[in-house]
Amino acid sequence: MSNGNDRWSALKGDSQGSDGGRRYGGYSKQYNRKGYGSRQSSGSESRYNSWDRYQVKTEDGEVLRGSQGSSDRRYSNRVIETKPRWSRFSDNQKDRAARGDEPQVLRKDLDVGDGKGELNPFTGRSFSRNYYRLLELRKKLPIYNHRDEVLKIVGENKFVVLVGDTGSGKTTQVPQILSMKYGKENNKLIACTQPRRIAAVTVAQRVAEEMDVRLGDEVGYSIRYEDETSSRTILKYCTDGLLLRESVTDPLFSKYSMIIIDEAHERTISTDILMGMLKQVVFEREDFRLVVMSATLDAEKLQKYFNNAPLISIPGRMYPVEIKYLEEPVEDYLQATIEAISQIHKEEPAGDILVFLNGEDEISTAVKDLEESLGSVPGEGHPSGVHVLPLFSSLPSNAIQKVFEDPPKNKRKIVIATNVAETSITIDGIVYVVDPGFSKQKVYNPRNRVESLQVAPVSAASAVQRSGRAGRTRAGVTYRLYTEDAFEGLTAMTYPEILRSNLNSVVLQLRTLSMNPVEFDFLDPPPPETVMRALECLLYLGALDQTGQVTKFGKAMSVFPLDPELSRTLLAAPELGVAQEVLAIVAMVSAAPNCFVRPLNKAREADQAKRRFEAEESDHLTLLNVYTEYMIHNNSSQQWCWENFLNERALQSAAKAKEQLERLLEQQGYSTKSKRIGFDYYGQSIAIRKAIAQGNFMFSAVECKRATYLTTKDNVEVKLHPSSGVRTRPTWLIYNELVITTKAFIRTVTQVEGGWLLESSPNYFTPDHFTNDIVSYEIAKLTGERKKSRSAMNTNLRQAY
DNA sequence: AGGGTTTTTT
Repeated sequence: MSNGNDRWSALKGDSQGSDGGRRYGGYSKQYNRKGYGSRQSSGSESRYNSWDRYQVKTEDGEVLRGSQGSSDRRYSNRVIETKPRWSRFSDNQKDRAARGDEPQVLRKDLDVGDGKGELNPFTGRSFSRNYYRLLELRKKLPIYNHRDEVLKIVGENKFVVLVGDTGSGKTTQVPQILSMKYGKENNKLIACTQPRRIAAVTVAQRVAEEMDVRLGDEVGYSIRYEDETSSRTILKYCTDGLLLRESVTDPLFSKYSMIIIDEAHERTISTDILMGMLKQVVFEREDFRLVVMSATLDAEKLQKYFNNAPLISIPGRMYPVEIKYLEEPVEDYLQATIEAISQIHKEEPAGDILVFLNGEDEISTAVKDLEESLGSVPGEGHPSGVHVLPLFSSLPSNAIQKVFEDPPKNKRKIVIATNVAETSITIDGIVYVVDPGFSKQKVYNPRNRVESLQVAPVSAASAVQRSGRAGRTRAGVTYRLYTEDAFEGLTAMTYPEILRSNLNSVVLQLRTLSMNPVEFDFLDPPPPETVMRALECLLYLGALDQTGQVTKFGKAMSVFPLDPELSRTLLAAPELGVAQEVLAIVAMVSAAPNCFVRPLNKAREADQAKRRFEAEESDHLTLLNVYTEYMIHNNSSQQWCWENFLNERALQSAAKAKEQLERLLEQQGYSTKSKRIGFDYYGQSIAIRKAIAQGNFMFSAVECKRATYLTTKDNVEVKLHPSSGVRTRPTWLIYNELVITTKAFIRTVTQVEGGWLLESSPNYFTPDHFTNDIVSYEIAKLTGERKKSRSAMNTNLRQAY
């Protein structure tokens, strides 16, 4: 593809895919070097020696062998079988059959419908033409020839780890195969988790079609706000977060005979917690199995975690993707990106380009640059120039839609995207990927507990995922704008979310289930301070008592899909007579965090539009105003949102969240009606802000200098974020978020009275609790003032009598 | 007086 004269060095033997090239060279080396799940030759041998080995009979052995890297051989063409000591089975006929003690009856289950004229066992009708069409496609998936092995190994073990790369078919086929056999067992169903809502829905749709049943009957899905399942359902796709929530009411997951965790390598908090819980469930329930599916990377780590579970490895199937590295590193990746695109457009054959950049402004600049420089410059196979499109998640839906559409005739489509295009959004037809190797990542500083976003090199896993985007519909090329050495030096995996997040909500949930978060069996244990901080926070919120037991109030808090701070705010609202208002605010804060749109070229208009909603004493009230107005304009919402620079999708989800929260609040026996009688505007504003103070007193700040605040929790000197509409210059504030960009800013703030904070948590607000003199002084002033006023009252009383 | 938000999810 390249002429050899340019600065790309095609790496020999580094093409990938079904043609047998080594998959994304450098991986195994990376592992060993970093020691992440590394396999030291001495140690690993002895570990494997004690295991029985099981050779997979594969019809496509060529592909398997070809896809092996030198040190990866153990993984893909062999299944390691173990019989862990703890594995106990009810000795019924099915299990014996699965173990191979009895004649295999599995094939009959499996091949149901394979011959023409057979009836669909679920509907009793003959299979549709579409069924047979899809069946032909399914037969081409790498997983198809491994059906027996999947059934056999899963039949014999209660933990199984299954790894397979892109295109193996694992997400659609494995749950399907297993549900044919186990789907009706004891009237229980199978759940398969996905990290994203769209994935859960689209995969369920696809599998229902493949099984020739109606979506919501035998195959369904369940995500927040949407439940497409019924009593007939035997296979349910759902988000990992939703299944985790279910544990609150059903800690043993007794509805399910088997749970399949998919995309475990993404390591979302929910997946991590679920894996820990389900590991326990396997020990406690004889009739339960767990299958964990993942990309090949962390297989060994997962196996170890699940008591040396057997591993099934399925090769991926992709079109080959050639990887090109730079011979010399570049200084300016943005510049290099533009140059690379220009070169591809002019010299490489027809095909669309996907480019990964880091944020709205970088993307906008690049889009503009490219439109200007290449807009009508003819390139190979695209005589009319290029058609450049931005892609990031806060883009309005119609702009996102454009990315999937064909470009104008004879133009080359170039999509400039953030990491949405890495996993969430899949664009077919991409032939070239340009990857500068960076992304914006959330970084957590445990010292001052501040999160910030930083541009950092991606992990090798991300780089691989990005290149894979080029080989979906035909052979492609990835241009990595860094050297091969740099690739070798990348961290293998993205740091798991659970290690860089606050765990307040998780710890409350674990305590509600009487589990000890300190002893919880995490795949990667979070720093102990994180857990201690969570316990401490829950104590101050009144969710736990001094002994660490969940209080009645804490139990009520745990019911809401919210951070504990927000749950408490919500629970405080009915008594203050502002349930409706606080429901809306909490919904906005939790489900529509970025509802204000501010395009760079219309920043002024956007700010002006926002000003119309602003309340001078509280950004939270501003959010309430937005919500209220949105609901009034609900039937013309699209245009209204557009005119007011609001993100419609965000507001829609806030509206749904509010509905759900209202229902939950009602179920707890609270009145969700607001008391409007006796309130003037200020009375109402005060009541709402008091509710906010009750939950968020730990996110308080006090003025220490002119226009400068000090956070009470960690003594960080902060400024109000310029996007805040609060103009009253209050002494005390509640903030929703602390961000560090050019300075430390607090965002979404609300003026409160010190006294309200004191009332919210007298234990928290004692002068000696705080190390900073200014904070202590201000608090002493408050407690002093309170004493003074109390004694003043006494004097009044004395005088009265 | 003054400025940047990767991405998910209950």
